[in-house]
Amino acid sequence: MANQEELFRKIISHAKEYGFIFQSSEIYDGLSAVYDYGQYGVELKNNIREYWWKNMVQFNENIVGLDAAIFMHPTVWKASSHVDAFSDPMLDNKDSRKRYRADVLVEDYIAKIEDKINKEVEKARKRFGETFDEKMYLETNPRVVEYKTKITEIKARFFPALDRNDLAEVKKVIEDLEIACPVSGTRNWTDVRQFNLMFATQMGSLSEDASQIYLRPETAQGIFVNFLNVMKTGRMKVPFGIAQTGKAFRNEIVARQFIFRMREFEQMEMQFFIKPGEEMKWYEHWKEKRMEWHLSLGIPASRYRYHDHDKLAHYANAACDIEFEFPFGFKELEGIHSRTDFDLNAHQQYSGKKLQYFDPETNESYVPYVVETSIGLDRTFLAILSFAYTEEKLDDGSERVVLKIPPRIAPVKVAVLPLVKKDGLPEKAREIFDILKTDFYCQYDEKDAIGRRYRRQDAIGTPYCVTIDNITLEDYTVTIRERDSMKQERVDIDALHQLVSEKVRKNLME
RNA sequence: GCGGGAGUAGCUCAGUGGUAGAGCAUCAGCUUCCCAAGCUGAGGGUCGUGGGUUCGAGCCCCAUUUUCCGCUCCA
Repeated sequence: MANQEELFRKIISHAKEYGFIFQSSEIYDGLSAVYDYGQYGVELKNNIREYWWKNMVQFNENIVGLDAAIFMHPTVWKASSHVDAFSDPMLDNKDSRKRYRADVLVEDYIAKIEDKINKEVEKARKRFGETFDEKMYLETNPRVVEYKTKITEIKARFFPALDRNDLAEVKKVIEDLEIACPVSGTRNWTDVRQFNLMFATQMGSLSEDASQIYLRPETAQGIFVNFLNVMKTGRMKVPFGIAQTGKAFRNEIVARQFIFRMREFEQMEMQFFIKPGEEMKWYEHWKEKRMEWHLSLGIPASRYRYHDHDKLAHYANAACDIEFEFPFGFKELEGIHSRTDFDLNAHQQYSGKKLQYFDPETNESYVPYVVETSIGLDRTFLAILSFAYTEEKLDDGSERVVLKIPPRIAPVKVAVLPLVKKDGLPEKAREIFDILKTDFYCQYDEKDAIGRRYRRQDAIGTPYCVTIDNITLEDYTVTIRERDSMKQERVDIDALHQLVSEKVRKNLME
């Protein structure tokens, strides 16, 4: 385990040192759990996204793409139940580590005062016997009046504060009332926080008439709200899918493990709309298909596993994860969920629009069921990076660090290297570079010894190095070096483009 | 969120109160016809940030921030 932690640290260092991932706003001390992709990171990320997209959209006639906006009507999140699920103001007692809802604490406190009033009434009833006038007593007894006034004051102060989301005032009320934790008995409270994972912002530039909207916490809802549009304009017939990639935002309470859990992250999702009753068939289908996609990247199957959910979310009737063995253990990479008709039904209710499919065979309309595949792009990036990072001891005793990224998704495809920086080799190399660069992301490098340049390319995972030497000038051939084996072969320059194309464009699913 | 550790060059780190360093990396040359650590030279740091103690702080104290580990939470 210590070795694995060590390895993970090395991967993080490597990712920074070679321009894959930087911490956000680093020169300002960074921003917690937010990361930027550097010059090679963005290439790898784009390539993974494109590889997913082609396999989902281009290779499946009944799946189409979508790019819904991050901003959506606030009611979308009411319908999806994201707003209400977890949005109470909460605070923790630092000593007992118990978490309470602020309104519950205050209401309990008010209940205690009411209790005291009742006790006074009971005492008085015993004392005055038959002649006791409860109504009169409640209005005139100084102690009772004091209690009642206090309750009124608390209510007048606390509930408006709750309504206008003034969390500082909410906390101040609790402090002023000297409310203690029932468990620890102390008044050592954290600040009151709104425990909602959604990032809120406002639309409209003047704050007075701006309305609160959210940055989407998942991309799926953008698909559901466009279900009707896509189905009608695309003449889609069930079963069909809508795929989308894009950013999503969650206020994670604990965000850790590098880019594994970030506050801003990217999802690649596909919602597959099906006839009710067929959900298990399609659930199994996508469960299998998605695993095939992962394995096509060439990472050993032993590093993946399914994890079936026992406890299901409110919207699902079957769910599993595809987990990957990261250096910090098996963790979720992708989720496959049978979401029933929960989302479309909810949107149908809230919007008042009929979100149904007319089946011409049965002459009936129904709300389709949905099977979702939802994969984290950043997590896939991390999975590939942690698989690819390799430290090797070579036969001559030296060491090298190489990223064994599948050529199809490697950031730089080809490095073009003149063996030495003279004798016309740089000029020749430039010619070859120009031939390749229109179709492949290439690098030209003439600095330092050839071996050092190979190692530099190994470190960023470039699968092929083309080297120009004296023989090139004579017979128009170059050597091409393969990253993992370090083997070289001599090929005609004329054949180079075709050769590279075969190697880096190969569809891995075949 | 709680507790503990850490933050010095792009990376890994040394520096126990008295003039900020090393290796690797980077850049400019030289050398080199195939796998880094040959040669010469150069650039790069308000020591995470802000306060304090002191004649003097990278070092001591406080706060803050980032990060790591453990616990907790995760609709």
